[in-house]
Amino acid sequence: MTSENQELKKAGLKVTLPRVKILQILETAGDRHMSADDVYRTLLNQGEDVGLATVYRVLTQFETAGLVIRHHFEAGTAVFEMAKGEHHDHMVCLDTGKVIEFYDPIIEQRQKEIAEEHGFVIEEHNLTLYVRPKG
Amino acid sequence: MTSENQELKKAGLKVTLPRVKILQILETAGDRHMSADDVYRTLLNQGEDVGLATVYRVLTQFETAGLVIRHHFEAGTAVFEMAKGEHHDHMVCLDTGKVIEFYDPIIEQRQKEIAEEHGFVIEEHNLTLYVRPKG
DNA sequence: CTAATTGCAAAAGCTTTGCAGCGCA
DNA sequence: TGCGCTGCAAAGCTTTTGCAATTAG
Repeated sequence: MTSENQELKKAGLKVTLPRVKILQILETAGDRHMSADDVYRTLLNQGEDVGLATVYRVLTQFETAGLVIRHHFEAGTAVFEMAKGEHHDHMVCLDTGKVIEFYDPIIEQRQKEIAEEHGFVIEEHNLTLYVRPKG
Repeated sequence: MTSENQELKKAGLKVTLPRVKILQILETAGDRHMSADDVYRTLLNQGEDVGLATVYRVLTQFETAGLVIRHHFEAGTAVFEMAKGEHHDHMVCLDTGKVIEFYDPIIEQRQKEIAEEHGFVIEEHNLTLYVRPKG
């Protein structure tokens, strides 16, 4: 039994070809964040006959199950990445489109403090730096 | 000459009724962030006969001119706010939808440092906390 | 066997665009 | 008067949904 199958079962999802393939694609993508359409095209390139609607449905199911995280970096299209254990933020290079992940305890701590100062608790947050190469 | 007219002229835009009205609506909105549709409905309520397409065009022009800022808090719809002088981040209450603005020098500083550690300069950034009332 | 899943096509938002007419400078 | 601006309608994009056929357990 592959690890993909275990992940799907644990999420309460039937082990179907589209789900296994999409999970593999996302795991292979590494730090690259893929849109639903990116995943769809990759499937087509692999010769798999999966509908775009299924890709959307599966990605949403994965998100609900906590397997993947959905981001809205730029308007219009959402991108997905595998949910690794720890939280992290993103730096997106405006020149190359490259995405760098980072985690800063100081920022995390300040966020929590600021929310509490206003009488709130953070449910989640989004920090994205849009950057260009220095010099 | 009203201040709206001056702002528009300075932005190189002709002073037209839709533009003046939309600018007034945004200025009146205060901390409330409005979608294009919110602005459109407000215009209709005021008895103004302005098309939704015009609202979108004008808001985009205002954004280009630096008069307003466009946010994508939740997927789907963009919201707009007047560009006040200083930068600030947002806290969005998941229960009420209320938006609170804040600014934290420590976080700003760390962001800059982190970008530089990776050889980048921040062009802009987006920090949004999604929160719920404490307790 | 039976409920979950899928593909296709159609629908549903939000936003943009083409075009003829209107209006500011 | 001339070019910019507007309204309307249509098109564009991403994402969702209805439905009959298919498939996993």
